[in-house]
Amino acid sequence: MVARRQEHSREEMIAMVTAAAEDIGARDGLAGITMRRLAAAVGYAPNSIYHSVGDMDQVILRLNARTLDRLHRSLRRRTRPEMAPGDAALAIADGYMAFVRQNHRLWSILVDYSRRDPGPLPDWYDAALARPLAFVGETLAPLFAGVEDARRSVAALWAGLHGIAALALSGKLGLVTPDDAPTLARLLVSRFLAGTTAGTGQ
Amino acid sequence: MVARRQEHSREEMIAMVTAAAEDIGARDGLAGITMRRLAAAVGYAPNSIYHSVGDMDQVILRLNARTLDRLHRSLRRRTRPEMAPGDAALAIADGYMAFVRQNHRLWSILVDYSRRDPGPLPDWYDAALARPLAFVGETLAPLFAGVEDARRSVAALWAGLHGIAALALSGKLGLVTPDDAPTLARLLVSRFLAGTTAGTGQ
DNA sequence: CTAGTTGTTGTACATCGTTCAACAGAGGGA
DNA sequence: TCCCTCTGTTGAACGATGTACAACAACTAG
Repeated sequence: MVARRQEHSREEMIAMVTAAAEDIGARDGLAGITMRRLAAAVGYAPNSIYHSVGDMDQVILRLNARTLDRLHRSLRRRTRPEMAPGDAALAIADGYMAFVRQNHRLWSILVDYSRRDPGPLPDWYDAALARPLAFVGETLAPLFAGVEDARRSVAALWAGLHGIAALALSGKLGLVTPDDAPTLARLLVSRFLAGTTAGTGQ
Repeated sequence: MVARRQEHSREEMIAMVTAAAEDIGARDGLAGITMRRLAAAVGYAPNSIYHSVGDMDQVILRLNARTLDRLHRSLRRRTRPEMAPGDAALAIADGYMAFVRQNHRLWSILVDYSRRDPGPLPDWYDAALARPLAFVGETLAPLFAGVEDARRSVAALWAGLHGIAALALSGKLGLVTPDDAPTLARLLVSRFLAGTTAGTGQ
């Protein structure tokens, strides 16, 4: 039983492999995602994945783009257009931490995986990464004076949330404080924004 | 030529293997550190590393403890006892970013490596991790009202710096802002501390 | 009906962390 | 002195990984 030519299109193959990677990754983490296991999950030989999706870099990038989309939708669901920007910022912090807690294995894969090929990222991945960042930037923009300050501040806060989530997941936060990640995230955001409106911004 | 009994003591072997891991890791990153390469570097067979140091988890933990010690010394060198706590905080932020830039491969190993054995960390590793954290905590303590607030704030800032460094190293920061990591680190720390003294901290 | 293209596969290669069984040599008891 | 045990050391092997190669099956073009 060989060469079931075009039984699934290339797009179907990509979707199947990505879904299988999400299943396996959510259960067993990055180490559980292997070419042979993916191939068995979709009912093909490992080489067929190379033909339709590409190498391991491509598979994980597909999975990570999907995770970024889910994070984006999760953050949007937490905010309302009528919210004050400060409340929206706290809602985003809460949403980020909730997403990381509920999807900690997939989020770890998103953060931990380092590609073998150091070349530039595919366009569709750049787009998937820029989407949640743009959303946060637009939501928090009214809180800052100029465009430059907004960009800088959003980047600092985004990275800060990232760091809190990363240290919390690896358990390294418990050595500094007994507080949990959501508490620290709210503290970081609220203090930072208080420092902004206080006018000592230098 | 076999069984050069006790040519090097166990402590010497650990030091040699850790030094070799540091050399290789600083040049080729985590993927470059393999048991066979370490063994070749110290002039022994791979199995001897298992007997003296332990498995790969132990080797990387030794290396990471060493990196944490170097980070600790680097941060101490940047601060003076007569510094105002706010200036010391900025000096720590600068020192952290400088250390990450100068030792980016070793810092990536410290952050990225996930042990195969999910058991508790060795005591000597916990100690090496607690040392720089305690130093930062003691230095910044005067900036905050109570002990709890200090602990929370130090944890949030430490995690924030971690996040900025992590995103900067993986190149994911350039998609949000053209500013570099040290600028964002100073911004995060100064705004956070401004939010503290402004008294709007709730 | 034939030739070429393409999807699919089994097999193989290099490499990894780790384990096993055997060997070399030092130290202790008779 | 002899022997025995223990320990450091080793080559070889095991299972698993990502990936490449070459061959086979089936569809399409002429």
